[in-house]
Amino acid sequence: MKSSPETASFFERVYAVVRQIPEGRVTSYGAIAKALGAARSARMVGWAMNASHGLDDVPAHRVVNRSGLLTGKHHFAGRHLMQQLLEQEGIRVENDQIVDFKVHFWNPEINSESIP
DNA sequence: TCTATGACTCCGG
DNA sequence: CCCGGAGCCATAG
Repeated sequence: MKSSPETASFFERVYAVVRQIPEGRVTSYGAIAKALGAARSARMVGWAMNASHGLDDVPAHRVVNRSGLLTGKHHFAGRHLMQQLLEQEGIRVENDQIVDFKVHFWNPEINSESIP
């Protein structure tokens, strides 16, 4: 049935936020965790992503660590699949790190798609 | 029920 | 400025 926020698992909450990430934008685990009200559960966000395999609606490649580093790229099928996906959306990645990360950063709390 | 894990983050030296 | 260690919390076994 339709899952209420209370019945929904922490993972589903994470998915809900990640799905809201606009194309060409990225965010960090901590920002998502904070948006969920669990700023200290950043690691859980990553864990949720690990379980998001198979969910095409969850662009896990748009989620990186606070430094803009593609820490989770190693979990993707291809070695550079995550980087390729980001580059396909117009995001430039160098050395597993997003260029102008703060510019492409998307705050789930603000939920704005405007680019500085 | 308890222990271990981890795609993070923060703080101190 | 760079590096290391501890804290944190939800899920799985």
